[in-house]
Order: sequence, then C-alpha cells, then structure tokens
Amino acid sequence: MISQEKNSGSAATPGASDASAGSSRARPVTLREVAEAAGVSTATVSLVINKKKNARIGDETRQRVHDAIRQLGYRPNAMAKTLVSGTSRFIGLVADGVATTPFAGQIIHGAQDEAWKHGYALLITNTEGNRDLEKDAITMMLEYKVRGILYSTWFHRPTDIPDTLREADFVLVNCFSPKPGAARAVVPDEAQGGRSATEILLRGGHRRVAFINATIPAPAKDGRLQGYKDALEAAGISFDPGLVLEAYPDQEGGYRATEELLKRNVTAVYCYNDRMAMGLYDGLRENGLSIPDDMAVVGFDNQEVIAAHLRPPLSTVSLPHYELGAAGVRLLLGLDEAPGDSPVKIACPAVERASVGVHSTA
Amino acid sequence: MISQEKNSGSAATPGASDASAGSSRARPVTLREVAEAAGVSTATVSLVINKKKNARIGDETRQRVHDAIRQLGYRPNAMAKTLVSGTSRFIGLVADGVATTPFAGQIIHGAQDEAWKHGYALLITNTEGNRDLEKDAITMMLEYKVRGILYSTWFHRPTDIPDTLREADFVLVNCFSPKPGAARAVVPDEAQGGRSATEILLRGGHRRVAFINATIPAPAKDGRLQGYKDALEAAGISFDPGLVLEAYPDQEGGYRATEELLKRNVTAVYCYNDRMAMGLYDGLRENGLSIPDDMAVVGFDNQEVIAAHLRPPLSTVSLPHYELGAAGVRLLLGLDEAPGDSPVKIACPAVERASVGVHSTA
DNA sequence: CTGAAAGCGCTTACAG
DNA sequence: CTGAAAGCGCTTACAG
Repeated sequence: MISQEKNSGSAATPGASDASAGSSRARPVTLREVAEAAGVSTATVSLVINKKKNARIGDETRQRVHDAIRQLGYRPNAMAKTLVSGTSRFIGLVADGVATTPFAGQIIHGAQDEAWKHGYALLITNTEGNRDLEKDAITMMLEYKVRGILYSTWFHRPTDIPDTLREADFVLVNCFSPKPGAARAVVPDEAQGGRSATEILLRGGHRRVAFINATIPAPAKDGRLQGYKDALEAAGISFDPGLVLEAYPDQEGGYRATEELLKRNVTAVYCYNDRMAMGLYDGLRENGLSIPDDMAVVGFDNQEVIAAHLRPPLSTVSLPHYELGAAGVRLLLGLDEAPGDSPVKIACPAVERASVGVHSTA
Repeated sequence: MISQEKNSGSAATPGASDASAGSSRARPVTLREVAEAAGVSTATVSLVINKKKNARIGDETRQRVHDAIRQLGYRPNAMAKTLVSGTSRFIGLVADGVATTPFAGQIIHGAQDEAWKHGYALLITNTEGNRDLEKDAITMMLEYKVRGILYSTWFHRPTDIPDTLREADFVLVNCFSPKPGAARAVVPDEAQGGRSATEILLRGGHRRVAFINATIPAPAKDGRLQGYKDALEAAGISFDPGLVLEAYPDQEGGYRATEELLKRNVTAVYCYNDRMAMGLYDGLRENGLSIPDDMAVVGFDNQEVIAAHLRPPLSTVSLPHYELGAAGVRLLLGLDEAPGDSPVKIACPAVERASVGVHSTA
C-alpha cells in the first residue's frame, strides 16, 4: 500500500537519487495548474508570463496570475516552449581543447557573456580533437535545435568543416577554412600582434631586434613574422633575415635558443610566445645577463601565470580569446557584419611590463 | 510575390542569418514524415529508432524505416522527447570561474567525459561568482529540466547553497557546505596531498624540511599543513613549528620568502603551490643556490605550464580536477555511494620530477 | 507484428 | 479583455 502511494500520481522524475536533499523533486507545476489556481485560461497565463504587448490583460487578472505563480512555485518548461518555437535558446560551442587548455577558456567566457546578453545559453562540448565525439556532439546540438554552433580550436589554425556542422548555422572561432568564403570565421590578428610586439621594443630605442620564431608551421608563425617585418619597415630599419631564429615554441626551446641569440649581437628579442620567453629568461640569467638592461624581451600570448609573474614581468601581446568568443556569437546572430571572403580579425593588444626598459641608442 | 514565397511554408527558423552557409535551414523533417515515407505509423518509427526490446518489428519494416530516415536526413527532436519524458539528458554545471582559470577547466573535462558515458550532455555556465548570474543560470537549467546540477568552485572552499539550487538534484564540486550533511560534495584530499608532497622530500633523504604555507585561510592551508605533520610523524621526525613559514601564494610570495627560508638551515622545502615554488626558484638562484643539490623543492597543484617547465622541472602533487568533475557526475547519478556526512575526498597524486635529488644524510 | 489515439506543457491564431 | 481549440514532435499504453 505505502509503496503504491509513492509510485502513483507522479509520472516524471525517473531515477532521482534517494540521497538527494532537494525540496520539490515531485512532478513540476504546470501552466495549466497555474491557470486553474488563478481561475483563468492557460492562454491568459501564457500571455502574462511572456508580457505580450498587444494582449491586454486586466490588472486584477494579471495580479491573480502572478500570485498563483508565486504560490505554486511555477517554473516554465523550456522544452515545451522550444517545441512550439522550433528553435531553442541554445548556442552550441564545440571546442577541441578549450576547456583543457590554460588560457583559451576565455573563448567560453566571451561567448557566454555575449550569448546571455541576447538570451541564449551555451551548450558546450569539449572534443579533444576526437572526430567521433565531435560528430556526436554536433548531432546532439542539432537534436536540441540550437540556434547555431560555434566551432572552435584551442590554437589558431586552418580546419576542415565536418559535414554534420553544415546542417547548422555556424561560425568558426580561432580557426578558418582553407577555402576562402567557405564559412564565416573569426581569428586573432597575428600580423598586427607581431607588429605591436616589435614596436614595444622599437619604442624602447632598440634597433637591432631579433625574433625567435616557432619551428612548427602555423598561421601564427607566418603572421607574427610578417608583423615583425612590418614594424621594422615602418621604423625604417631594413629586415635582416639573420636576426630571425627558430625554436620549438616552449620553455625548453627558448632556453636552448639562448646561445644562438647571443651570437647575433642584439639588444632586444621578440619571442614567438611567452613560454619561449620564460625559457630564454633562464638562459640569459645563466649567461650573467640581466633583463631588460642587457637584453629587452617581449613575448606573445599574455599567458597570465607566466607573463605577469616572471622577474622582471614580461611585456607581451594578448591573444584575444574573450573577444574571439564574443565576436563569434555576434557573427552567428547576425549582429556583426561578416566581411567578404576572409575571417574577421581581432586585435591582439600589447601589454607592457618591465622586461623592456629604455635603451639609449649607441 | 517572391518575398511571399520566401516566407511561406516554413514556420520555423526565426532569424536565420542570410550569411549562413548551411544546407538544410528549412523546416526539419519530422517523425511523421518518416512514417509516411516508410508507409508505417509514427509509433513504429519511434519503436525502431529507440530499439525497444519488446517491440517486435519485422525486419523488412525496420529496413524501410531506416531507409526513410536516411533518405530524408531525419533528426529526432530532443525537445519533444524531453517533453514526454519529463527530464532532459542534461546535467548542469555551474562554475564560479572554472572556464577562466588556468587548470580547473579539467573539472569540465572530467564531468563531460563521465556525463557522456551515461548519455548526458553538459549545460555549463560560468558565473564569475556573480550571484545574480548564478541564480539566472540555475533557473535556466531548471527550466530545461536538467537531470541535476553540479555546483563547482575554482578553488577548494566552503560555500553556502543558493536557494534555487535546492530545487534540483545537486552535488557540490571542489566546495562543501559548512553544515555537515547538508549536501553531497566532492573535494580534493588536501591532507593526503600534503603528506605525499612531504614524503617526496623524505624519500629523497631529507630530514629538515621546511613548509611555506599560504597566508590566506582555506581548507588547503589547513589540510596541506596537516599532511606535512602526518608525513613527519610517520617518518619519526618531530614537528618543528619554526620550519613552517607563510607567504602569499604566488610567485612574488615565494620569491620574498627566500631569505627567511635560508635562515632555517634546511635542505628541502615544500611549497604551498607551484607558483610559490616558481618564485622561490628565482630567489634561490639569486643566492647562488642550485636545485636540487643545495635545496630540494616540491610544489602543489601540478600547474602544467609551470611545474613541467621550470628548470629543473618541479616535483609536485596534482590537484585532481578531472576526477572531481567525474566523481561529481557519478555521485549525482547515484553511481557512487555518498558517504555519510562528509564530502567524498579525491586523492592528489604525487608527480615526481627533477627538483628533488637524492640527499645523502649528513 | 503494427496502428489509432491520447498526452507531455506550452503558444498562437481565432472568436467573442 | 479573455477563453476554447489546435498544434509543436515525440512516446506510450492499448487494441487488434
């Protein structure tokens, strides 16, 4: 008898754990019940809840509805709403490693802030680059009728577009299709970033500035080099290929590049990324050189935990992850104009710290 | 006439951007259409799709249904499914900064892997500690009828439970309620971690081991100290309060603690976290001391970008973010038993690198 | 082995 | 100013 009681009258809530401490795990209150309690039709309740402009509901009626909602603790069922409208208030975010990468979580942050601003929530899936998971994730998003999908990568790179993705309205974030015009995309402006990084050094009075580029091919490798050249040219300094080194883009790479760098007889160096700069710091120190007096250093990425806390703190250029996420959402929702065939480029702002002093030109 | 055409026949897809390159942005194919194409009832299609055991469908019929699904490119509408079942296949994850914090994104990763394993997707909201956003996020999750909510913090701490959260089945992740038994929770085992960290040093032959604790109060502060004491006691070394220093838990704190540390005449030091150890590296170097020969160092957190790339690489103890997320999901789904009144504790495994050598006892 | 029908919780014309 | 009714796309007993 007792167990009969427990199972009757409540169709929903499968498998709710007994250990749960929540209050109202029973069948949720529906709009119909609110209507009955308020003595009106369900249409009226719906109108009141959604504050429809041209529906004129009497103040007294409106009040009764609100009271009923409060008393019953009514929560709208978003699934039912979506069923009617055809599209959910979700924006999907497929990430190949954003959640597990130190700083790119800001893509999530920026996308979410912008999405919420327009009444959307994020449906995030971290795929770790697994193609099967990726496909399942996109399928899931499609089945939940997302408004659109942001397809993002943890580092800036070309990508091909999964077939399933094409079934949705989508935008590439931090990546782009090799085929121009194949998809809307938003990426960091590597060349401008490289130029800004170099300019920090130039402003410090340096004329012989080395660049330690990455060994591995990437849009960043080309763009950051281009920016370096642009800055030199604008300053009337002729480009010397001999001042461009290459190293693996991490601490060990930077450390090992020290020796080569010191042969170049430069007073300043721009590193492909902050990690490289961190390794270089160690190398310079071992050679008895001090930063910035003996060598000015700038990095790239503004990887907070490193750049802000080296000694001296590292001047660098910020990768605009937050803005990438936000711009992706705006592009998706059609709030920003998509430029012709090429990706939207987001600026990489310079962040100046103490690793570049004022150099008196010899 | 033409614009008439464009607006008719397709009830759904409001506001789909013209710039979108997708293929099938039209009204989606429904189950009913599949049924018609296959010449069966919707019930049969539903049965086939969901592979119901006791529904016996003829092989030939089943095949017709599958063909129709493929030809029409049918995608189930998850919203309609959820409407019927009452609960969605979502697990909510409320995070106060996980997405914007370097390493805690692993909570997302672990939660997602475990959730997918059981057919659930994650609905993530990053609240940055904003109480209003937090409430809105939980409300949204409730309206989407999530199976339950994981409430997580980016560092281990006590938290109070928002009222709205109680309306859901929930689990605290990386945080806990000050009231014992108020909620299921999963946290890192700080004491075990502190003990493991200290033991790395002890195994290296060190007897005088300093501990630089944090200045700011936190479960980690108490737990990591307790672990240090436990390890010493187990090794038969009496605890000397004079060997416990305190510093702000970042690079600057570690750097500034160097002087005090060197007065203690120890051969090894366990730092509250990796960032502190990074600063200490600089301090020791400036004093002409080498690691590990003059001073063995261990950290805590295993913050990859630091610990794995200092020179020498730092021995440390790993904060089990991935496991916290995964265990949170298991607890929520009732797959793991919730222990009586206290949080589930997840081990912090030691990660040994080169910052601890073998010390010959004097 | 398969179909007709009711219903999940909403919103939206349509009447009045 | 408000209500009755149809319908969004599914699933689930219930018949047969």
